[in-house]
Order: sequence, then structure tokens, then C-alpha cells
Amino acid sequence: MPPQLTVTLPDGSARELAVGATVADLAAQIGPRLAKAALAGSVNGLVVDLTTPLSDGDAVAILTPTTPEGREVLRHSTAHVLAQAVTRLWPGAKYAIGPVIADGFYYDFALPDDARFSDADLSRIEAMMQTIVSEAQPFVRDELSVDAGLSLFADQPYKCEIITSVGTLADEVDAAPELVGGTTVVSTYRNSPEFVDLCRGPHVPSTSRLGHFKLMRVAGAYWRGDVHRPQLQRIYGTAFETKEALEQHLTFLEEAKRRDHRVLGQELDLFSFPDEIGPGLAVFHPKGATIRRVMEDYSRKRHVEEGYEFAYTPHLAKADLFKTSGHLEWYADGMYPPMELDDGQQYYLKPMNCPFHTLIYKSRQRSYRELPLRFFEFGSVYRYELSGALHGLTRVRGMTQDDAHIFCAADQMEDELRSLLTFVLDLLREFGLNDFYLELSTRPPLKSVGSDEDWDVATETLRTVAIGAGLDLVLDEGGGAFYGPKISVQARDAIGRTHQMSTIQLDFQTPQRFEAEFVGKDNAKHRPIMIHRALFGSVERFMAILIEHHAGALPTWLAPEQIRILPVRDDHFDYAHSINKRLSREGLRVRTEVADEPLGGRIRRAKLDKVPYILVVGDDDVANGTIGINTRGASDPFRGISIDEFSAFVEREVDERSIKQFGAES
RNA sequence: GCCGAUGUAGCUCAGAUGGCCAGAGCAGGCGAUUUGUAAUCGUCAGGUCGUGGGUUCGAAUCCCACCAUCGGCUCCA
Repeated sequence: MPPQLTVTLPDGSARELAVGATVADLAAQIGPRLAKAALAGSVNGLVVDLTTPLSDGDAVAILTPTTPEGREVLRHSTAHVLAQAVTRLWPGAKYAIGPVIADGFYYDFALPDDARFSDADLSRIEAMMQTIVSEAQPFVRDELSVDAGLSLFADQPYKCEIITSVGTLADEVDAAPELVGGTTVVSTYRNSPEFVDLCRGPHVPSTSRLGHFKLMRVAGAYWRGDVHRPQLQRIYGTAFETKEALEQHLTFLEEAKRRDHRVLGQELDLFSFPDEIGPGLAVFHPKGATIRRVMEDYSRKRHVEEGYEFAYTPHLAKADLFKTSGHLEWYADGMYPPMELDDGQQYYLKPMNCPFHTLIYKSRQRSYRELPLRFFEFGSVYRYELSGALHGLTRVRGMTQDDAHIFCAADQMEDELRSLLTFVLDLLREFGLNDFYLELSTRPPLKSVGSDEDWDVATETLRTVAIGAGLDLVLDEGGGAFYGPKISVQARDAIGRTHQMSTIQLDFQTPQRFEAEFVGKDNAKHRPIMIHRALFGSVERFMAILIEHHAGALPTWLAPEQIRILPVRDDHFDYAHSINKRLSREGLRVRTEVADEPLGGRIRRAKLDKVPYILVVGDDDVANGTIGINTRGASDPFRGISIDEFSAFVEREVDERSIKQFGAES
């Protein structure tokens, strides 16, 4: 009997195999269907090739294309095929890195003679990739010394750079060299005599296992993300295990496009960015302004309830203010250039509200009895964002933050943060978002100020509070502001995308820079701690997220036009108008349209406007004092409903900010 | 800011290789139609083809610069 080894499977069962057996052998032993489906394996938590030999005691899982890890392997191998196709079509092309990303993969190239990919090239490349797939080339792993690697990739400068930067790149690039048995080796995968790539792996056994992929777009990308290094040509693609899965993903992208707030903002006449004003500077049309007003009014009401006091501050201030706050030192690039007055005095548009609120704090002596002090303002700020970074309402140059600064004593900080987090989550839920996780951003490695001790205390306090909230917490290493760490609330929207919403930042610096103080119980002066927080973040951005989350069909309480009344004929207009008057008096946003075209056409227009309720009134309704209700999203209208019943329902729906409309199934 | 693409009427888009007065649908004005749940009919008006230069007998079309938008990169206090 040949020597045996034993491995365990994810379900806890054990399998005996001959010494020297590989992951593929294990899959074959379990069953022929698994052997056929297997793409890679996971051995003791590490994803490996099917050809990897097993050792006694290994915990092994077989990865098929339907597992997340299997899908990653699939995409990674597809990226190699992309690079191979490009080198076939552009002999002499240099290939840099080709990692897996959230929804697919990319590969960066430098083409000979500084050539560029065009969109039309994508289909040519795709066709070549299909050819390579049909050639069923095996992926063969090899391990080389650094020197052998350098000579193998002598004509691939990016590969050589990766090889020589051992240690500095290890976690950054999947192709990094690794230490095996005390010597540095680099691994390569060759899938034909013509193409070999530096890669950590693993890969699918053969290119024939690939095929359901699509190249999405070309883009420029700096080598290693560094503005000062060459810009490469990046091709983005995605790959799935089946045609159906790929198509489902493409449908998802269509859905995201359908919800694009920039398109809906135009269609629904909510806002625009007139060229005459300038990039990234929005104007809100009446309907968009109504949404915004309702959002802001509700926010104000909640802030009053939570013990905030309101402040108003100007849009610009002298340079000295921003010198004191540190903004000019750290973020002058992101500020609009100064205006210079006759006397040489410079004024800047404000990029943040905190210096102003701090001055309100400092306007007189403060006692510990007053703390925590909470100053709230819808503060408009201006930031000179790079032109290429602008994006609809989500990235603008002029925006309004629902901003507040809380000044408190050190021993109040934790309680304050805790109640704040509850407030934030409650508020976001009122707007229809309900799937959250938290992110803790720690000290930035380069740009930051303050003692390590202050940062540690602040970070740990935030961590404690975040954990207490019972949501998932992820770490964003080095993502904090220059003056302190932060917690941000991330929300998943209706189609599963995540958006950064609220931020809560701790700040020991600003009070110090401005020498803010309070008199304690001990009659001595103490320095307050400052908490910056914005719940919507920016009103503009939050509105954009709401529009996309609801696909433009905002809940009734937020809808700019809540009810449209359509008289069937001219002579029903007076009745329609009397209903309009009644509903308007009850605080609802109602409009009556005249009967100048067939009902179907008017219904259609109201539907396209995504009005929550269309009321149709005709002969029957005039006779019986009723209405016909066409609820947004419902398949059939409700006829002969009493106005009392409808108005009572909608008043409650609005009052409770419910997303459940009249007649909707519970 | 960098790479690539795009820019024709309020919106969505046609307008090979330069050559009659630059077209359509929707939206808008006017008129007719009086309509019971996603498009009534007719008619009119609307564009210095993103802007500024250039090439040409002639430019929406070719070249250059700039502006804006889109997709990425970088950035995001």
C-alpha cells in the first residue's frame, strides 16, 4: 500500500490520499462533477492552483466558479488572457499589472510608439481573447530566482520594477515576489510559449475554462497610482462563470444608469449646472428646491429636538482665519484663490464652517455648565475640486453641509458620540436608508498634526462607540482628516451600492489653534474637545443618493409634487379644483391639470413625472363625492374612493414619512 | 490636473468620403378635439452645428487652441 496522507474538507470530513496527490486529485476523488467544475483550491485558507500538492493535515476546499474566490481566479486568469491578446495585437506592448477588482479586473499597458487604445479596439481585443480561450492553453506555474525573473522579463520594464521592489510592493501588487525557504523567488504563469506573466496566482487550469467576459472601457491610469509616473492605458473588464451571470451583471449596470441622478435631475426638472455659472456649481429648479427644502426642514426639526443651537456664518473670511485653522497650510490647493482688496487684505471663500463656529464659541467666556455646546448650520462651502473629479451633485465645487460643531469636555466625549451615532442612524432611516456599516478612519501617515496620545485617545473612543452601535465596523487605515480621526456611516442603496454618508470627526487641534477654553468646576481653564459632524454630508450629495436609491420615485413626503388631479372633462374641473383646495389646505403639494387632451396622455405625463398620486375625477365622482386614485407603481387604479379616506391616509403617510402608498400591499 | 471619448433646436438623436435654404421625434406656441386610467389631430416657431482661430472657391464635416460634459487615474479637509 502506498503511503497515505489525510486532509480535511470544509464540512469536517476527512479524506485519505496518496502522498503527492494534488488538489485536482482530491476533487477527482470526491466526484467527477466536482473535478470538472474545480477551478482552484483553498489550502489552509490560501487560494492555490489545482496542481498544488497536498500535505498531511491540510484543510482543503475545492473552489468552483460559483464561489467568490473561484470567481476571482476566473477574473484573474481572464486578465492574463487580456494581456496576451494585447501583446498579440500590439507586438512590443508592455504590460504592467492586472489585478482583480470588485466587479471584474483591469490590466494596465504601455503600447509601442505611445499608441492609445480606442473604444473600437475593445471588440478586436475581445475577439482575440476568444481565440485564445478556444486554443485551450494550460496555465503553467513556475518559480524563478530574482535574477532569472529579471532576464525572463528583460523587455518588460514594469515587470522588472515589480521584481526588484521586493518588500515594498508585497501587499500592493499581486505579482510581488515572495520569500520561499529563505530565498526570494518570483512565480510566473505561462499559458503558451508566446505569453508568460509574473504572477502570484493561482490560475484556472486552462484558458478553455474562461469565456464569459466583456471588456468595459479604456482609461488612463498612473503607474502605481503616482501622478508623477508615466500614465498607462488601462482596460477594464469583467468576467463571470456563466453567460447568465454576466448578463445579470450588465443588467445591473443598466439599472444603475437608469437611476443616474444626473439624468433624472434633468428629466424631472430638479437642478442643472449652467455653463454660465461654472463647473460644479448647481442651481436648484423649483421641484428640486422643494425636495431640498423638505429635507432641510425635517433636519432642522430633528436638530432642535436633539439640543442643537443654530448659527449663521458668512461665506468668506480673511486669510488669517484660515491660517489659524490650518486650512491654508494643509489645503490651499483645494481652496478657491483669494480675492484681494484695495488695502491688500485677502479674503477666501470658506472650505469649511468650523473656524466660524469656533469663533462663535470664543465670542465670550464659556463655563463647563454650558457644555456640550452644539452649533448647527446649513453652511455653504466652496472647494476647488479638480475638474476631472466633478460628478453631478455628488462631487461639486459649491455645496451645503448640514454641519455642526460640538464643543464638550473630555469626559463628555464618549456619551456625546454615542447619542450622536444614534441620531445619525435614526435620521438616515427616516429617509429610507436602512442598511449600514461603519468605517473608522485613522491618522493619515503624511498630513496630520497633534500628539500620538491625542490621536490614540480619540481613535479608541471612536472605536468603542462604533462597536457599541452593533454594526459592522471596517478600518480605513490613514483615512482621517489632518486634525483627527473619524467614523463614517456607509449605507447600501436599493441596488446594493455603498455610499459614504455621515461623518463624525474628533478634533483636538482646532480648539488648541484658536485657544478655545472653558472654565471648569475647579475654576481653572480647560480646553474643550470639538466634534465635527455632518449627517447628510452635503445636502446636494445626499439628495443625489436619495434620487438614485429611489430611482427618482421619491417617497410621498419628499416628492416635489405629491398629487396631480386630472378632471376627465372640462366640466369636472370645478370639482377637481375643490378637491385640490381641500388637499392643499391640509398641507399637501397638489396641482390640477385642465382637460385639454385625452386622459391617457395626461396620465402618461404624470407617470413620467413620477407623481405619487394621480387623482382622476369624472361624472361618477362628481355625483358621489369620490375620486379615482392611480397610485404610482400600482397596476390598477382604485375607483370611487372617498376623499376623507384618501386624505386621512396620505396625511398619515407624509407625517410618518412612510414609503407605503395608498393601496399598496402591506 | 492627467489619459481617452464626446459636444448639432429646451431634451433625445440623424446628418459616409467637405458642396442645394442643417433634419426628425418629444417638449413649447396656436387652433381643433371634451376625452375614465401610460402618447388625439393639425399647424407654427425654434439652431451663427460648444467657443475662437486656421486650411479651402466652399467647413457641422479637415487642422490647432480653449471651454464644457462623460469614463477612468489622482484628489476628496
